[in-house]
Amino acid sequence: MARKTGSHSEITGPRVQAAALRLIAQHGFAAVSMRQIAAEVGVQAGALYNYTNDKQTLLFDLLRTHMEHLLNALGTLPETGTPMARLEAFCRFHIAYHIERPDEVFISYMELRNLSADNFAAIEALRRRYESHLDAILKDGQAAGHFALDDARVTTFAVIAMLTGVNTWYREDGPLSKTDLADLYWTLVRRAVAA
Amino acid sequence: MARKTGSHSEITGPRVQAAALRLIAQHGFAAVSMRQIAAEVGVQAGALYNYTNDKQTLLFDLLRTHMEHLLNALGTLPETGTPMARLEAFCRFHIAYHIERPDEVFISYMELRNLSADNFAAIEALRRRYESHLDAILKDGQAAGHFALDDARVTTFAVIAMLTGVNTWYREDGPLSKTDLADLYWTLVRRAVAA
DNA sequence: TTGATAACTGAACAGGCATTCACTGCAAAG
DNA sequence: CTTTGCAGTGAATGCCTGTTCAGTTATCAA
Repeated sequence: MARKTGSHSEITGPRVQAAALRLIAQHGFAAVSMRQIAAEVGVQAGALYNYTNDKQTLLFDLLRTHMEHLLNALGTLPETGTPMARLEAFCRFHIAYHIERPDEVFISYMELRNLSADNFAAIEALRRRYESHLDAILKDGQAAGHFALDDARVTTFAVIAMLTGVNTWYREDGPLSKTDLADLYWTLVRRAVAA
Repeated sequence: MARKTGSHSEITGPRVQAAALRLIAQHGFAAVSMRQIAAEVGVQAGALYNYTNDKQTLLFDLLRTHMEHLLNALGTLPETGTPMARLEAFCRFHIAYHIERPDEVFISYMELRNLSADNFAAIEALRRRYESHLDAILKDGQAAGHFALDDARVTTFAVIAMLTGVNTWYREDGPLSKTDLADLYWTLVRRAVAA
């Protein structure tokens, strides 16, 4: 039988992911070498191939894992309530989730172009699933007369871009608490869409 | 005296910039080699060094040129009129300018981390000058009672993120004209800030 | 204690990298 | 028609790249 206790692979595997995530977010996928990632983990470059088929797959797994976790977390939001309440919940969720994972969010936007065609399509499909959640809320609210939207699809893009933009400037040690932050953005979204 | 007519440098120089811009936008700064850029122009790699000190400077010049052109164009907007009119002019300008220059906008966000510390600071200063223009409009409108803002600085970030986000999805051959686009976003901004 | 094997090393492979530079060809100035 | 010097070549420099793999180590099951 294989070893169980004392097996390093269950420790090293996540450490490879974490090192790759941090370094790629900081320097970019193409600028980071397998040797750099290995050094961060404390192994030789060859050892990384126990945990990934190749560099491309390592990137893809980071993005896929992030999108899957995001969708899982989204799934825990209540599907009931008024469209206005669901929109507020979505906005607060989006900001809270993204602000805690700046590296994942960053590379999920920045490194799409470094994915192979197949891998890109897979990530894009997950992203569309996420966006369609907001789209559905907006269309429900529109139909119920709570929202006044000229174009729900464009509003979806606009709201997501606005909310995700938080990551480019928010600093934990700045003057605003995370609650302040969510309140400010929610006010902007509410007024932009309210009938 | 040096040659004037027939000199190639006035042709090749801009072609180097254009090739670098296109390739970096498509593949990323670190993923593009000087040989690739040279091949796109139709020269050997060594010839590029007649037009740039090194690869880093080539990137910096692309970003600096973009930001300077952006600020120059911004400077042609009228400074008079109500804050509401000036905000509308800014929003329409921002969308129109950015939608026409997807490559420049893309690398200005994506490749900041590949700049040296000094170069990064220079680009950031230009970006802050641009943002401060919107910030001033919002504060004027707030003071005059036309806008109801909880935090002008955050609203600046939110509006710019929202407007710039257009570039991630808008396609020239899609169902929306550029006028439709500007109208839709302006409605969202107006309602988000209006008193 | 022995045998199995997961985890890892370290060297090797073939190729690409940015940058430099002696040199060439050529167009224009005088 | 000679001189000037710009624009570009192509080879060379030293280094880094992703990936593979035979061999080593350490820990477990039996």
